[in-house]
Amino acid sequence: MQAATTREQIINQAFQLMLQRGLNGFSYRDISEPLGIKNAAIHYHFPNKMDLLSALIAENHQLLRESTSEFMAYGGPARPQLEGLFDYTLDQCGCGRPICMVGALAVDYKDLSDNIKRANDSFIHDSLNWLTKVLETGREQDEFHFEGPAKRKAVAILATIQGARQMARVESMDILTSIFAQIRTDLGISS
Amino acid sequence: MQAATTREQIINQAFQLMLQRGLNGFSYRDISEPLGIKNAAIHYHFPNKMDLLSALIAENHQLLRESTSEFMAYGGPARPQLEGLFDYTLDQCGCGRPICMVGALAVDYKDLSDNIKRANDSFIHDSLNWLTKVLETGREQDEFHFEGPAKRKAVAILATIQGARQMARVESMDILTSIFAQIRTDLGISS
DNA sequence: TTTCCTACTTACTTATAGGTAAGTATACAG
DNA sequence: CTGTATACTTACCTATAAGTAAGTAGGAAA
Repeated sequence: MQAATTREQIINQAFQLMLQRGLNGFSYRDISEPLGIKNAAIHYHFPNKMDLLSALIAENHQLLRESTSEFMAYGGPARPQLEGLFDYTLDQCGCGRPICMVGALAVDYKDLSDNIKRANDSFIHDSLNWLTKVLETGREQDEFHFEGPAKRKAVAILATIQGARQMARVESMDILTSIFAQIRTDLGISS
Repeated sequence: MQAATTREQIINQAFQLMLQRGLNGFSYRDISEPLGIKNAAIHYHFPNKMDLLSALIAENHQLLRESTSEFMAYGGPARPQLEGLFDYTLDQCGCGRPICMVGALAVDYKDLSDNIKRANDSFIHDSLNWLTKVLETGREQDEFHFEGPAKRKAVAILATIQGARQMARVESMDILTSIFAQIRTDLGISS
C-alpha cells in the first residue's frame, strides 16, 4: 500500500467511488479531497472523465484477472471454479464495491464512448464464455445437473449474480449467500 | 393521452427518464423542455427532487398494481401468474423503461430519505411475498418443480429478472426471452 | 548552470444543477 | 366588480460540475 503514486491513488479512489455510486454519482472533488490533491491533478493524469473511466475499466479487467487466475483456468473440476466466482463476488461486496462495473455502466450506458462500450462488451463476453465452459464441463463430469443449453444457463446465472448484488445493496449482504445457495441447489449440488 | 394535466405530464416524463437514466441521470430541464414548460413549474408541483421521486415511486406502485391486478391475484393456477410477471417485464422494457425502479434507486440508495427507502423496501417485500406464494402453490399443484425453500427461490428469480434487465440494456432485449426460458426450464416447465 | 521535463497548484471559465421569490393570467366566489 | 386561489412564468441565486491556462517546484540531462 505504501509508496503508491498519485495516479494509482486516483484510480483506487475513483474505482471505489464508481462501484459505490456509479459514474454520475461522484465528482472530481470526491476523489481529490480525501487524497489531499487538487482537481487539476486528476485532469493532469486523465484529461477528461472518459479517460478516467477507461482507466477504471482497465483496472477492473486487471483486478479480475488477478483475483481469478487461480480458479478461472479452463479445464479441471468445475465446482471449485464456480465457487471461486461466488467467493470473488462476496469479496468485492465485502470490501466496499457493492455494484460491479457492468452494473455501474448500465445506467449511463447511453453516453458512453464506443471504445468503452466495446471494452465493456468484451468483458461480459469473456465472463460468459468462461462460465459457459465451466457449466459444460461440469455437466459432462457429472458435477452439475441442469437442463437447457449451457450458454443460456450461464447467461441466467450471471444475470442472477448481477441482480443479487443490486438487491444486496438494498437489503443486506446475507441475500448473496442465500441466492448462491439457490444457484447451487438449481445445479443439483448437494451441499 | 389527451387532456393530461401538467402534473401528470411531469410525472410521465420524469418516470420515463428515471427508468432510462436513474435518479442522477436527468435534470429538471430534461423534463420541462420537451413539455414546453419552465423548470419552476415542476418546483410548483414538486418543491424538491425528493418530492418528485416520491411521486414516481407512487406512480410505479400504481402502475404495477394496474398492470398486474389480473395475474397477481393470490390463488389459482401458478403458471399464468409467473408468465404475467415475465410479460410485464418485457412490456416495460419494450416501452422505453429498461431499468426497474428498484434498480434505478439501488445506485443512489445512500442519499435517499428514510421514507423513500421504506417505500422501496415495502415494494420489494410485496413482490417477494407474492412470488413466494406463487412458487409455493405452483409446487403444491405440481406445476413447478424445484428444490429448496420457496422464498429463497423467489429471491433468486427476482434477482435474475433484475439482472436480466440490466444485461438487456447492454446486450439486446432478446436476452430477456432467453433468460425467462431458462427460468422456466429450471422450474421443470416443459415448453 | 541552464534547460527541460514531470508533476503538480493556483486561479480561473463555462455550463448546469436544484431551488426561490416575486410577478401574472385565468377562473371562480361573493 | 372585487378579491382570492390556482397554475403557472420571469428573473434570479447559489452551489457545484467538468475543464483549462498559466505558473511553479524539483529533479535529471546537457
